[in-house]
Amino acid sequence: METVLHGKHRAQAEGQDADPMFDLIELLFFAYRDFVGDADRLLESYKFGRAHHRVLHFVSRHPGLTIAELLDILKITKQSLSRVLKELLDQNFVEARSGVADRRQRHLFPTGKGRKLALDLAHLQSRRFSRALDSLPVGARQDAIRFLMAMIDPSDQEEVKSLVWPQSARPTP
Amino acid sequence: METVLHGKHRAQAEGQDADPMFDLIELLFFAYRDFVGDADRLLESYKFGRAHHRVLHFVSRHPGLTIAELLDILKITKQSLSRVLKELLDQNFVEARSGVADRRQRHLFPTGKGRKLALDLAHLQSRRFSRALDSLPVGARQDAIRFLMAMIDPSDQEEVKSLVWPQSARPTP
DNA sequence: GAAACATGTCAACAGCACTGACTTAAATTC
DNA sequence: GAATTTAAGTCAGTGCTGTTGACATGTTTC
Repeated sequence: METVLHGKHRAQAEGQDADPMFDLIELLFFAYRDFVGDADRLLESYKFGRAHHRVLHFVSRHPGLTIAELLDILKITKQSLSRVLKELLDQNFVEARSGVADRRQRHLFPTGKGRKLALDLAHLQSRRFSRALDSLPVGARQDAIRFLMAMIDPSDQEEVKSLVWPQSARPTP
Repeated sequence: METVLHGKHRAQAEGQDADPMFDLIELLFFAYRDFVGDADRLLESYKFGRAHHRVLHFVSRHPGLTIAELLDILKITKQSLSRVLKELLDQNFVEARSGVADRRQRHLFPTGKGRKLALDLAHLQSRRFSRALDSLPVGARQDAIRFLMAMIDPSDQEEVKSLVWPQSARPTP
């Protein structure tokens, strides 16, 4: 008679029908909801939504970004982008300049106003991370970074790395 | 002349305008996007959306839930719930039974079909967690659980705990 | 000069959230 | 027992964010 693995052990060995990790699934859901909720409240006072936030964030983080590069990061269609981008341009949170080398391209830059709002939003969300990490052991920040990175599609991880830590000093990714 | 803290050190001491944690902010954004993307693809084949997923998930996890309890977990309005719930009821993924003690209440239960879909979705998402955790040191699972819990509004953490680990054996939360 | 490319625009639609107003039936309170 | 509160359902309208598809404009490349 063969020795068989069964139940949880068999499942873990096969990686097939292991017990669902309900705890992680639900915690990520609730954590993300609170995380975006912070920004939502501030955005509301500007009559902006999450889409505006994302555009403003990545334009602030990567000034001079082209439309195509932004679309690639956000993974949305140009029609989706155009609505929110137009509002950000009209209300002077972002400005666009034609490319020098290629005049078809439009390079996006945050204005002073835009940079400030982007920073305010980032501070809000950073405060949540700070509070969380302060309640955890030393090293939790690195652990969190590694965990979140590992949750991203492996085929995208390199791209995300170069986006999150452009060029220089990557703090032990 | 006084000794002053400045730059990063001053910021961290005050917890005020510390450098924004762009890395964590962006990693959480990308990680969550991939995380929900897994389920989205499967849901699409049923013509369901994320709202259906959430309802089906919590009904499966807490069979017998009332409408009011579900609304409280999801933090949406009854009008929002009604549309997706109706579809889940019509297509026999969920069934509702009037309360015995209080006949105004409707208790929600997953059908066999509903339980299976909920489980398939949970497995998909668990596989992502598995893959991530396998690439990390032993203990990463507990670290992740603690990190995600700490990211939730402190005033909600107890409620989330009792939702995620009902009654019995809470694995060192 | 033709083809490919970057961007913009118009139109229609879907999903999922919201507010506000009103209904029904059952339970609770006085 | 009548009045009130409660649980749930419904109707109508709206906002934000995403989608597809088709087409226009100017620019660069071959």
